[in-house]
Amino acid sequence: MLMDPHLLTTFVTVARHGSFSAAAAELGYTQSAISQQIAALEADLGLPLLSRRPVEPTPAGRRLLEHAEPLLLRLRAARADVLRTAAQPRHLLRLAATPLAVNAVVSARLAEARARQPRLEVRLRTCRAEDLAAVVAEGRADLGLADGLAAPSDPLRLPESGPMTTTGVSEEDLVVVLPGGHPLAGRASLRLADLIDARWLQSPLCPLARLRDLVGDGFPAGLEYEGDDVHTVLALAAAGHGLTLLPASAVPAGGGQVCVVPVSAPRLVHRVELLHAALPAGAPSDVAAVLTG
Amino acid sequence: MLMDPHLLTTFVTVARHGSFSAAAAELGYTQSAISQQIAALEADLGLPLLSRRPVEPTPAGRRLLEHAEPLLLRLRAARADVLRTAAQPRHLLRLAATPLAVNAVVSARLAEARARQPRLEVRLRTCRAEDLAAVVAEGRADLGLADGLAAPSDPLRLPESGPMTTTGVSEEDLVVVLPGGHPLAGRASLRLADLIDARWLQSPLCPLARLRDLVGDGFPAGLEYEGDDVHTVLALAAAGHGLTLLPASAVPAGGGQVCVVPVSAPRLVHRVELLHAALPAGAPSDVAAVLTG
DNA sequence: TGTTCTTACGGCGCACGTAACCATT
DNA sequence: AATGGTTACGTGCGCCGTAAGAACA
Repeated sequence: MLMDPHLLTTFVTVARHGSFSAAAAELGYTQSAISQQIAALEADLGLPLLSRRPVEPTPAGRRLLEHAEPLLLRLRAARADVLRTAAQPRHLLRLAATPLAVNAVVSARLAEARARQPRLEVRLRTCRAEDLAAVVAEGRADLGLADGLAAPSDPLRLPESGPMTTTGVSEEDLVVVLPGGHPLAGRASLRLADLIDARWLQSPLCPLARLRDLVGDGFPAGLEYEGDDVHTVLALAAAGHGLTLLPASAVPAGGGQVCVVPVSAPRLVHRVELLHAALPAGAPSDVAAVLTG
Repeated sequence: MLMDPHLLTTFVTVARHGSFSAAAAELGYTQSAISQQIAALEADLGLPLLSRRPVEPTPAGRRLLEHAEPLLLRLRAARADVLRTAAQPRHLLRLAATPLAVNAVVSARLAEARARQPRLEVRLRTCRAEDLAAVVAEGRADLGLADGLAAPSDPLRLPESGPMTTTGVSEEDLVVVLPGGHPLAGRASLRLADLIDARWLQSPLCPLARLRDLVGDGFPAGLEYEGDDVHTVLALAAAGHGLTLLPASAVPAGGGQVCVVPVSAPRLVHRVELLHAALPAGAPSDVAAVLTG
């Protein structure tokens, strides 16, 4: 009658795995329990939510999934937020960042913060962009740094993440990374529209979906790289597996067999944003102030 | 561990009543059960949420309250949304509207919709502005019509209401309602800034809080009227209990002992917005199209 | 002393696990 | 036949109600 979050979690887990047994394993239940929980949820709503064999969400199930994930996130976020009100001041800052978010500006500001507060300890972990909001909302990190492509002064498009504030930290020019011998390698600048039919690298450092969002369809994926190592991406680009767009400072000057060309149009930047939920007292809030400049 | 919505509802109920016993009565539990539920929630979070005697939220409790209400609303809204995916087409339209939302434009458009769909049945109920979003989100009405003051072309400020879309329906000029013998009664137009020290009527038809939001502090309340009857408001205004701001069309032409004067500055309008969650098939979606013009 | 929240304790129901059952490949 | 979801059934834990207890007026 009230849609127990417990049941919702099992539901999303089953949907994600496409399997009752796999969900059971993940959640530490028996298959049977999972089956009963799903049945209970379906009985409660009076609708089938999953087709069996194969296990796939029905239209109603798909609708519920769209609600359930953010709902559960908000629930955990609320818990974390309430707990923060009672947290004592810390001098430990837990920072979560997407791979390219920690650039020169951020490092410098962080150094500044450490200079001001000698006792400050920083624990930095990298984190996939799609997880960052949840990590911060749930209090698993005090601050989050997200990077991504955006039009100048426009915000990034972060996944709906509940009550959280974002502040711009830095914006930087973008360059197209080309293999050394590429016909366009010598150019002073390039327009992305001229490259929509080229092969591109799909990687977390430069997600093509976002590029299509901003510029238009095209940008076919040549090779897909699931890691977040800049050197690997540069090596792949050098080997001609595809082009990629990176912040200028991420490419070592004069090194490697790649050639970088600034993007002239459309005006896009590599933007870094700071995410924070309500901040616990102590280091985190002070650092947030320094990071945003 | 997962913040059972069940416990959250009891918590908000207790907080609203400032009493365990009253909450127990409302929810159909014993005092004892309520006590145990609150204790369980406090144990789960490891924090006191309510001070006893008097029963009032602690800082942490206040924080939790801010989260709990919208969370529970979203939960019910999600349920309603999922159920709607399976709803069969209806020719019944359940419309919820704040008192002044059903104006000439809305009535005309509604008539147009009925002309196009002879089988259309409309069930209209009025609803307090602060409840409207919840009523629509939870599917207790198919469409909502909210009215309020706003700068021209600006949206109303509706309470955070989860996944819902709003569309402007109409905007209309505002008039100040003055008693017949008022010194300013003859004026061709008035500026609100000149009236911030006058006595005003506080009523759901013209909430002074919103006025202060838009124009600035002031607008002291003379008499507070909790009903939503225009004639009563006009009678109170005529008797000099205070000024009020209404859409021009709400005041009967030439009637009554009141005098109306258009507002010249700041530019404000009486705006009506249509609210809808995902629309069920059938009448509601068609009508929504007609209503938005 | 009255009101109101808390604690103790017993019972009932519910949710889970075991295991048998069935369906789909 | 094997894999994987469902159904049947027993058990234990959790949650609520009754009733007695404690705190504040």
